[in-house]
Amino acid sequence: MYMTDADYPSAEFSDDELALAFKALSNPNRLRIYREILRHERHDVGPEDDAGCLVFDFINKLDIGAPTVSHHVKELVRAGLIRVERNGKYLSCYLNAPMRNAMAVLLNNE
Amino acid sequence: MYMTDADYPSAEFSDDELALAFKALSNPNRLRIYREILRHERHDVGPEDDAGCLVFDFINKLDIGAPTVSHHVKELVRAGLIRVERNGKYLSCYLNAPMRNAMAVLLNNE
DNA sequence: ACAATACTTCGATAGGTATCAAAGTGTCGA
DNA sequence: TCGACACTTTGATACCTATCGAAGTATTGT
Repeated sequence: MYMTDADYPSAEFSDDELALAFKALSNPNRLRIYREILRHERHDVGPEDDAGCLVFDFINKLDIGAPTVSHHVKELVRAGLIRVERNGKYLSCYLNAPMRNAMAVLLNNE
Repeated sequence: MYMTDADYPSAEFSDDELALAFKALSNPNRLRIYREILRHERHDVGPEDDAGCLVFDFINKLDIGAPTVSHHVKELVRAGLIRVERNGKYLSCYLNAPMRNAMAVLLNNE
C-alpha cells in the first residue's frame, strides 16, 4: 500500500507540492481564473500576437476586487500552476504545464 | 472569455462543487488517502474478494490519529470524491468515478 | 511633468481547518 | 455477555484565508 512520496517511483512532485496545487484550485474564483488560463492555452493563436490571459480581465469579470484578484494570482503562482509576465501596463498569465500534467497523471494513471 | 458556470455547456459539476473537490485534495494526508483509493481501484481484483480500501489501514499507516483520519474520510465523502460502506467491523472506501472524471476533464480537455 | 490606468501592499475582520485527547458507539469473537 | 476493536463525536487550540478599503507603486499617453 503506497502511503508516502518515497513509494511513488519517479514522482515529479511531492504530496505536499501536489496538495498545494490542489489547494490553489480550492477557491471558486481562483478555479475560474485557472480554467480561463487553461482555455486560453488550448485555443491558442500564434505566439506572436498572443498577450496571454490578462489579470485586467479577471479584475473586470469576476465579482471580487482587484486586491483579491492580485492575491489569487499570486497563490496560483506560488502553487506552481501558472507563471506571470509583465507586458507594459498589463500582467499576462501563462499555464505551467508540468504541474498541470502531474495533477492529470494523478487523476488518470494511478 | 468563460468566467461562469453557465458558460460551460453541459458541465456536470459547478465551479463550487469542483472547488470543493479540489479543496478535499488540498491536505497532504487527505491526498494520500485519495491516491490510495485510486490505486486500489486500478489494481482491482475481482469484485467478490475485494473489501475495498479500509479506513483501518489509513489509521495505521498515516502519522495522524484516528479522529483525524475519520474527519478526512468524511471530507472526501462530502466533496463527492469517494463513498464509504460498512462491512462489519470495517469501513471500506470506494472511488466516486464521476467526480474524478470531472476533475480529469477539467485538467485535460478544456 | 501629470493624470490615468493597472495592479500591489497593508491592515483588519470574519470565518474556516487540521489536529488532538477524551469519551462515546457499534460490531464481533470467545 | 463481555472485552477488544474500529471507528466517531465533542470540545479545544492554534493557525490559515478570502475579502475588503485605503494607500502605494509602476507604466503609459499627453
